[in-house]
Amino acid sequence: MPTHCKACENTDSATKTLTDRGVRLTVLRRDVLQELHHAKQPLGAYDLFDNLKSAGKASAPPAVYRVLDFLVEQGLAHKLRSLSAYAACCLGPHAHQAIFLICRSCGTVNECDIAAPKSLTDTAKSTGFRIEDITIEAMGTCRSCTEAPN
Amino acid sequence: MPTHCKACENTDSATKTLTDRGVRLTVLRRDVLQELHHAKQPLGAYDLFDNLKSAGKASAPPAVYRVLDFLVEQGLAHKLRSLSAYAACCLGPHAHQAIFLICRSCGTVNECDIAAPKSLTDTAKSTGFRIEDITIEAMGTCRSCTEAPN
DNA sequence: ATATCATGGTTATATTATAACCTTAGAGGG
DNA sequence: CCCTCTAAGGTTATAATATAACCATGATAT
Repeated sequence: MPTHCKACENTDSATKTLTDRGVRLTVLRRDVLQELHHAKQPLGAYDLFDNLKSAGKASAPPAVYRVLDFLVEQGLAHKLRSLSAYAACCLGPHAHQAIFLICRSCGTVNECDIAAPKSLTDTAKSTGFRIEDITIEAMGTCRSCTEAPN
Repeated sequence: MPTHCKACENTDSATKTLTDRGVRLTVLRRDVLQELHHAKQPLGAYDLFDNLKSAGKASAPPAVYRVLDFLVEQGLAHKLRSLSAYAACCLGPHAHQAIFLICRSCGTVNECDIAAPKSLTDTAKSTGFRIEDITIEAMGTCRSCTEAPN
C-alpha cells in the first residue's frame, strides 16, 4: 500500500476533523471510517461487521451500528436508505444536504452537494414543518452501465 | 360506517383506476389498499399483515409484500424508506414524483406533488445518469407537534 | 486516586424482507 | 363448455437488517 492513498488521506482528514471537534476518535471508529473510504460502493452494516470481524477488530453487530450512527451524526458518513447501506461522505465533514445518484447496475454512488429543492423548503415553511433531515436518493443507471450493459 | 367515507372513496377511485388499466384487482389487493387509505399514518408491512391476519384475510408476510410491491408499481402507494413503511398515495394514480414531510413526533406524513429539484435532474443529465426512481423524504416536526409538544 | 461517563463487549432477540416451491382460480382459445 | 395457460396467492423456511438490555473497560477531570 503506497503512502499516497486517496482514501487514507480522506480518512486522515476526517479524523482530524473529529479531533478538532474534541470528539473522541477511537480505533474502532477509525477502522470503520477507513473501510468506508476504501470501499468502491456503499457497504451494509454486516459487510462492515464481517470485514472487521475477520480482522479481529469488531465483536458484534451493535458495535458497528453504534459507530455508524456516530459517523452519520458527525457528518462523516451517510446512510443510503434505498440500499440499507453506508458510504463515507466525500464532500467535507460539515453538515450538508447531500443527494445521491445510485446506479442499480454497478452499485456506484455519486454524492452531489446540491441544496434541497426550493419547492420543498417552501412547502415546509408554509405548513410550519421544521425539517431536521432530508433524504434525497435517485436510483437509476449510470452512463457507463448504460453504454456497456453487462 | 357511513356511506361517505373519504378513505373508502379514495379506495374506490384507485380501484377504478386499476380496472381501467385492465389490471386485476383482487380481494387481497383491495383490502391492503383500503387499510392504507384508512390509516392515519404509514403502516409497516407487518402492521398490515397482523391486521389482515386477524381478519382472516392474509396468510403470511410474502402475500402482503407482493401486494405492496404491486401497489407501489401501480402508483397507488408509496414506500417511505425512512420509516420502512407504506402509505396510500393521496395524489392520484398517475406516476409522479412525490415528496414526503414526515413528522417524527406524531408520525403523520404530508405528501407533496413537487417536481424533482432541477439541480438533481441537471446533474443526472450532465453525467449521463438515467434516473428511474427518486426518493425524497424530509424528517422533522410538524407545526402542531412544535406548538403542542407531548 | 477515584468518581464519572463515554465507549465498546456480549447475548439475545426484534423487525423487515425474500427465496423457493406448490396450489388455486381467472381469462381466453378452441 | 372445457381445457390450458398464467397470474395470483398460499406455505414454509430463512435471510438480512437493526436494536434492547445489561455489563466491562478505560479515558477524563477534579
